[in-house]
Amino acid sequence: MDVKTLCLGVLVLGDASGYEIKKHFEEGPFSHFHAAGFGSIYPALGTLLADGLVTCTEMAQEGRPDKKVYSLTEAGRRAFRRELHKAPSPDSYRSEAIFMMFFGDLLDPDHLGEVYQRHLAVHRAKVDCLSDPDCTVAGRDRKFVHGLGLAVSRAIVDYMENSRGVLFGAGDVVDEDAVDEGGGGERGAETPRAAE
Amino acid sequence: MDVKTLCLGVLVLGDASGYEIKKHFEEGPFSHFHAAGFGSIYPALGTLLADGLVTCTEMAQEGRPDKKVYSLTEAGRRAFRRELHKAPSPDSYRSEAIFMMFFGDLLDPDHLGEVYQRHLAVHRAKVDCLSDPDCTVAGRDRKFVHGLGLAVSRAIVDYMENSRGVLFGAGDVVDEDAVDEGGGGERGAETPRAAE
DNA sequence: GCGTCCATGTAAATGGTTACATGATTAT
DNA sequence: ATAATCATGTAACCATTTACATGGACGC
Repeated sequence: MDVKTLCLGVLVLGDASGYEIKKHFEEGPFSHFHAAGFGSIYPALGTLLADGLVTCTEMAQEGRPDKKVYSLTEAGRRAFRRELHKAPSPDSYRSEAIFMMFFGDLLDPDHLGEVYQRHLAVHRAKVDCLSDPDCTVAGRDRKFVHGLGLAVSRAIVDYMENSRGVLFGAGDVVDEDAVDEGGGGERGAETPRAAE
Repeated sequence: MDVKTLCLGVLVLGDASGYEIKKHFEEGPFSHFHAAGFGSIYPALGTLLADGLVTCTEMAQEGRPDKKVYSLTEAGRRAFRRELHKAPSPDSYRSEAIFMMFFGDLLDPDHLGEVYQRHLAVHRAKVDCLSDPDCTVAGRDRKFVHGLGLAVSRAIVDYMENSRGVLFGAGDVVDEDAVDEGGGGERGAETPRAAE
């Protein structure tokens, strides 16, 4: 499944420009299970237009560059449904942050702390974003997916908060770094909630 | 971070052949946050060898093809640590299955059911795999990451089982509020303290 | 006999990211 | 001033996936 199909999916939710489609992948309900950049969206829209799966209306705006708003055609809707009925390819997840934490023993404690904090912050932000009432979606399928994303992000935040000690030797395994950390300062462990 | 670095990471855990490295990504402790195929592993090993970051020993085996076992050199270990100290690029997750479920209203109910079942099965298998005592890893960083993977998979399985009715409005349709509060309300049941 | 596991590798094709190119408006 | 937001698009580059090529051993 390529970016073309993802764009069709966004357009099912309503007409949009390339710029707006990208925002959907960044902030909208798609953000937690797919991504795409301009370099792939614009060419994809061009192909879809050439194939007659979408139409395009140029819109002049005041104080802003012109917009090209794309709409699904009937053929586009059919093509999208056909695509949706293929077998899904397996999920792929890649996280350099987790990879780094896996090799935490080879890391500068400061760097490990930073990677940990940032990863936690990202997922706290995701929880906040998905918990925001503005973010609610219509339709039970959408709600299901929305809830799934929230459940996963919450699980990550909970685990990271509760198991912090496993990564930073607060328990049995005590090394030099853990001593000065464990006693006093928490290296900003309780960072302000999300907001990034 | 490319496959070269991932291979170095596997080799930190012990010498291995290209074939064995791939298995690490499929079944080992890396499986839940990265992947790689032969087509990228073998060329990567070639480059690493040319760069002097690994050495290679050909090993004849009885009743099996010869093996090329790779080992980290000191330079390789240093290069790996250097790589680990870069800023991690953001996580990327892509799931066609979730994308399809998001558009469940456009799907054949049978197909939706299949996608749902398969997705659940995959994550149940992951939970089983990570719960298996054989799968335990040494070192607190490893345990932390292992526990994180388990927590996420468990969260997915739990959510999918409990919110099944949201997706398939079958008979006892779960109240829509249950989705919103599914995370906030009854989270006590799932707080897997996996890493112990 | 057939499929699967072991084992290595290459080449073509796919597809996406990054950098470039442009440019007005608004907020700091 | 400077950065950010809005807005579109191209081209070079990069990485990965897929298909191909080879071949013995082992279980069914």
